[in-house]
Amino acid sequence: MDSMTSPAVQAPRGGPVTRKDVARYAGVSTAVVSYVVNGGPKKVAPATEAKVQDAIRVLGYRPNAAARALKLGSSETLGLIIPDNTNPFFSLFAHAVEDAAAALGYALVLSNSDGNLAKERRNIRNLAARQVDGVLLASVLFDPDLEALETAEIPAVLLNQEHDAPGFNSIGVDLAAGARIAVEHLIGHGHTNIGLAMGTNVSGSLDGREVGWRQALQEAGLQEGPIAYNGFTWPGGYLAGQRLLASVNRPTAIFATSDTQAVGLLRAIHEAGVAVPGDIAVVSFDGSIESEYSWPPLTTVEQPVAAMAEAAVAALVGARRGEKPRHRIFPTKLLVRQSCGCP
Amino acid sequence: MDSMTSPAVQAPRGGPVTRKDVARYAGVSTAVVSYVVNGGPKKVAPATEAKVQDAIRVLGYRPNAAARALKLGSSETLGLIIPDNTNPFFSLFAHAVEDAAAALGYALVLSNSDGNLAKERRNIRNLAARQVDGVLLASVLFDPDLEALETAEIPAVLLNQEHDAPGFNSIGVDLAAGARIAVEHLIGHGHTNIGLAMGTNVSGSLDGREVGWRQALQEAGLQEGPIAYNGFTWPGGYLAGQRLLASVNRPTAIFATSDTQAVGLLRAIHEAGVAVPGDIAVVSFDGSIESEYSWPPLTTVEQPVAAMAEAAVAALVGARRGEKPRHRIFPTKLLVRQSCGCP
DNA sequence: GTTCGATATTGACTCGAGTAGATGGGGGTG
DNA sequence: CACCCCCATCTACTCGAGTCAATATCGAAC
Repeated sequence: MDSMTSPAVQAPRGGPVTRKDVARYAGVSTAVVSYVVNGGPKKVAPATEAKVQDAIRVLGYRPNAAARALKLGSSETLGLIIPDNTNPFFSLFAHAVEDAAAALGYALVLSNSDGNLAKERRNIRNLAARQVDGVLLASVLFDPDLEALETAEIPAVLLNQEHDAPGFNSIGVDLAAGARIAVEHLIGHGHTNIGLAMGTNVSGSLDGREVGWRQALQEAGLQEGPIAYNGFTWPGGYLAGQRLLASVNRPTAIFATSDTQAVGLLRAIHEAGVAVPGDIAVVSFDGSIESEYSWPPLTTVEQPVAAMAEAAVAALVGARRGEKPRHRIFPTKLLVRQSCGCP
Repeated sequence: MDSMTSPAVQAPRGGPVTRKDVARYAGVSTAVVSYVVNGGPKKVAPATEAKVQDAIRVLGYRPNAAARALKLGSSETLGLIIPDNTNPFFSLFAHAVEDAAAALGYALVLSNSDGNLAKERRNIRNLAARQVDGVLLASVLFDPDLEALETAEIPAVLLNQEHDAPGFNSIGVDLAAGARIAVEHLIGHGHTNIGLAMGTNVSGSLDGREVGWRQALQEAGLQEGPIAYNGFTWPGGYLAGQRLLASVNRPTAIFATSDTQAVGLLRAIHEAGVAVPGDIAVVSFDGSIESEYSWPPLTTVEQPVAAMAEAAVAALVGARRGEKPRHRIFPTKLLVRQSCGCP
């Protein structure tokens, strides 16, 4: 940037600089400007290109994204709908999606549905109207309202869905398998009374994590420990902790279905003066950052968030090129720290 | 939604439905459709309006946002640039901004700069090219690179800036005052050796929180406790904790400049087998959710995030109506929990 | 029965950029 | 010297919606 020339040519006109201004300044037609900007479908002589580039720099021209989107029918934008970007797992996911999208030149519109189905629906419609090229939806329902997406005719990826929805991409982890390795690990520590802090969402359908917990116990020939159903959130885990501590057969180990719950759980356990993992061991699910800095650090089932985000974005971009919807399940991995009783 | 009619009229044509299709179906001109959709500048006869509404519903028409943006010169979109949406304070802020923007009909484009100045700059340019109506920038620098914003001629709000940048809105809290009430509270508990876990960022300039810590000690006639400079992050706080524990004059209280640091700090303290608040009291800064569910729950200086987000969005929307840039400082509030020694 | 007026509707132009098809100019070959 | 071809460039139409100026259309009043 030549700081001597810029003040002189700064704002030679009122409004923003358009292709026309650049063309006039460079003494060429508007088409040539487009060709230069896009490495367009036609070639431009080097000398002309230089003139145009110069004009662009001097005038500070930026192509109007709205006009571009109108003509091309693509806004180079993806939409992400999650229950709450404040939840560490979703914030992790949002960051990964943003990275993946940015790498492909797409911007990311964020919207929270706050566990509210009406708001989720409104967000879908809103994104549809904004001509986003694709939507990533982590629905508040296990069985989301797909009608809005269908009528919008926008490529979509359903996140953390277990059953495939025909016509839609979906991406998730094997929740049952993940829960199983968590519970099996606790069983390996010798626990025989393992409770469950189960998150709930709007729909009542069965979560794979509950299935996995049950399977692991059954295969080991153990009885089911107590269950507390509460939200996937901090207060949900806190309440679950209080309830499980008060249950008649207080468990010696608890599997929590999210890190966030586990952190709330830990607070309840500490408050009661009970030792972790000495008196009660804890294993959780997600592998978000907060699991690493809680006390004690949480043993947790890690989801491959970055890979999932990349796959989701790739699916959306691919959909615009006519690729077929796919259903992908990613594997989880046990991240052993100390809350389970390991040293 | 009449489920009987929708399958029959579904997708009567290939591409998406445009205003023209609606006009044809309703037997009116395209102008009338616009008037109906927008409660337009001209009135429409009730009977006609009904016909149009019907056509809209039947065809599933959604106005094309790109075309609208082109004509109106506004994309009804704001951009948010933060270092890392995974950090609980920023995630809280992002959520609040999203809410405030949505309430005014604006969408939010999220981009992370990951503490990387080059990336921050790239994000600014990117958002500028996308014709966002305004940018909220939480810069990695105390003194951000404003040139990109200036040449983009986009209304902007600088977040957490202390000194005004002429020509820009800015919004922040009184960091020094906040730090002072935190440290004064610790002094009130009888502490005389109060350490500081200070976050650092790219620029080297002095942070108000450090100033406030120093002021409070000075006013009380106390000597400065040890300082650990590390990132505003979890590992930063963890390292700071280890260093402060090992310092020759180990403090009996620590002020951490973010909740995230405090959580890392707590882990280090717990690992060393030191009691909080018994042996070492902790007060932190931000008031994000994680402060409530750590162990023990953190006494923290709360920032009025929702109010700040609303003010920031209002400033951007106002800027499009010709309002002048303002510099606003919000007050903080001490949120007393248990890490400070209160019951 | 004509004219005025109010109201409802329409045609046509605009926003800024992409690009096909038309047009020009320069060099090489016969 | 005439011809052709190729490459560089321009003209002009397009995307979908907002909106003003120019019409219909109808009823009421004289």
